[in-house]
Amino acid sequence: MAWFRPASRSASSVPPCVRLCYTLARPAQRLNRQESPMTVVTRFAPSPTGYLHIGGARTALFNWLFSRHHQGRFLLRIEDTDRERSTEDAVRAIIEGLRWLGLDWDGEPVFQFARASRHADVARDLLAKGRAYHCYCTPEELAEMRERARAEGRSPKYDGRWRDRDPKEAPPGAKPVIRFKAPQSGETVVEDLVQGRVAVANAELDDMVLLRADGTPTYMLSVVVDDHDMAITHAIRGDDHLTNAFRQTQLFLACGWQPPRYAHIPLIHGADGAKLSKRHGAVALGDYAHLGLLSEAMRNYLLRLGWSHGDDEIIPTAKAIEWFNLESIGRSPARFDMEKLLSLNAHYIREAAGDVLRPPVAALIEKSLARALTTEEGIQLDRLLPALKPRARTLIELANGAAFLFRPRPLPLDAGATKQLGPDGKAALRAFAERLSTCSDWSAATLEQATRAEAEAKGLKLGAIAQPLRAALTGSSVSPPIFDVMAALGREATLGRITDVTRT
RNA sequence: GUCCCCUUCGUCUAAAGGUUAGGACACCACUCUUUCAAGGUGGAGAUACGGGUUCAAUUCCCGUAGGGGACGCCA
Repeated sequence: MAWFRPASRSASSVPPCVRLCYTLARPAQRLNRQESPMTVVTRFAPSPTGYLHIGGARTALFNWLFSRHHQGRFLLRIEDTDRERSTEDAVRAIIEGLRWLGLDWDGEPVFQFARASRHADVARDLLAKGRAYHCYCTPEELAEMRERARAEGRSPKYDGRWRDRDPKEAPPGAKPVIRFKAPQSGETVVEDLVQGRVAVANAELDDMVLLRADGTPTYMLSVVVDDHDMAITHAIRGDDHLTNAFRQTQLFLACGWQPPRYAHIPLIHGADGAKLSKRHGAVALGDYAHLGLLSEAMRNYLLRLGWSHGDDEIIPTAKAIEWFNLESIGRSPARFDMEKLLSLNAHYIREAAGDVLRPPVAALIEKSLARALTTEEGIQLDRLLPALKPRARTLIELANGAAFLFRPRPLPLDAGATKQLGPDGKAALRAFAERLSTCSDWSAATLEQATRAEAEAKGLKLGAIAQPLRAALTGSSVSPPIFDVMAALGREATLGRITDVTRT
C-alpha cells in the first residue's frame, strides 16, 4: 500500500490545518510543538478506572527516569475516554500515588476526554481521505462474527464487510462507527527500544474502530492523536500494548505523522508467575504506603524489577536518574517479591535521618494512642529512634517497636517478661534500683557501667539483671539494647517502672 | 485457536563467544552479644530440553516444552 508509507518522517509534513486545530485540556498547557525536536518527552497515561497498581507505578517511574535523565519533559495524561468506568476517585488515587512515589510531572495533567472533539476531527479527516469508512455492524453481529471465527479456528477479527460496501446499503436509522481502513498486505514493523525489531503481517490485523456510534473516540484513536499533539518522543509502557503499537503505527502513518519511539517493558507478575491481580494481596500503590514503606525504597525496588546496572542493588533516586537507560531493561517478566522490597525498605530506614522518620512514626503512634504525644514523649522517641531503626523493616514496625515507651504504668507484661520477673529477677532488680537511684548521669554509657558494676558485685551474669530490667521497662523480653531504653525513658520513668514490678 | 514476546540459583539479576557462571533477597551455619535485630564471615543453590554453527556456546541459529501478552463500539 503506497499510502501506507509516510511521505516524510518529519513532523513538519503535517498539514498546518491539522497542526493548528487541536484543543487543550487546559488553556495554560503548552503542547510541546515549539521545542527542539531532540527534547525527550515521555508520558504516563493511566486510565482512571481503578487504583494505581504496582505495574503502572513502575511504568510511570521508567518514563519519569528517562525524561529526567535526558532533561526532558514528563507529562501526565489521564485516559478517561471510557465514560462508564472512569471515576474521580481513581483520578485522585493516581495523582496521590504519583505524588507519594515522588514522580512529578510537567504542566497540568491532560484529560483525554476533554480532547474528544479533536480526536473526532481526525477520524473524520481520515474518512474524507478514504483511509477510514463507516461500518454499520451491530454489536450482536460482531459477536457472532467472532464466535464463528473462533469456532473455525481463525483469528476473531472483524472481517471488513463494510470496508468497500456502498453506504447506501446501510440499514435505515443505523448509527455507524468509523473504522480505520488498515493496510491488508505487507507488514508493519515496530523498532522497539526494548523488544528490538518486531514485525507482524498486516493480514493479521483488522480494521479497528476509531469513532464509536455515539461519536466518541476510542482509545486507539485518542492515544495516537494525543501522543502526536503532545509531541511525545518516547512511549514507555507495558508489554501488553505491544500489539497495539502495530495498529497505532499504522494510524500515525495514515495521518502523516511520525510515531514516537516505543519501549515495551515486560509486565510484573505475582509470586506465582501469573498476572498480578488482587488475589496476590496488595497491588495498589497506596497499600504499600500504608504498609509503612518509604517511597525511596519503592522506587529502588521497582527500578530493579527489570532494569539493572551491573551488580548494583542500592540505587538512590539521584543515581537512578544518572544511570537510567532503555538498553538495560530486561525482556522477560519479573515476579513481585515482597521480601526483597521489605529488605530494601529496611535498608533505607536504617540510613534515614531521625528527623525524616520521626514525623511519620509519631503520626502512627499518635493514631494508635488516639492522642498527641507530649513534648517529653517526643524527646523519648527521638532518643530511641537510632536503636529502633535496625530492628524495623517498615514504619509500622518502627512505631510498634517504640510503643512501649508511651504505654501507661503499670506496664502490661507479656509471657516472656513475666518469666523474667520471678523471685530472683525481682530481687536482682530491687537491689539494682538502689544503685540506679544514685546515678547522676543518665547516659547509656554510664548506665551500662553501673549495671556491669552491679552484676560484678553480686556475682551475676549481666543477663541476670538485664533481662528482668528489660521486662520491667518494656513489658517484653525483646527490645532494643536495654541501656538505650533506659536512656530514652529517662530517670523518672525508668525508676518508676522498676518500682511497679518490685513493689509486690 | 491465531499472532507477538519471554526462558541463568526459590526470587530479582550480572556475564553482550573463552569467567572456578558474579551479586542481591530469602535460607543454613558461625561470629559479635544484655534479648531481638543490624553487622561480619562462610555455605548450599541456576544457564528448561534437543539439535546445529564454532577451536570454543549462558551468549548466535533452528526446533520442542513451559510461561506470558494481545486478539472489544475497554484502556
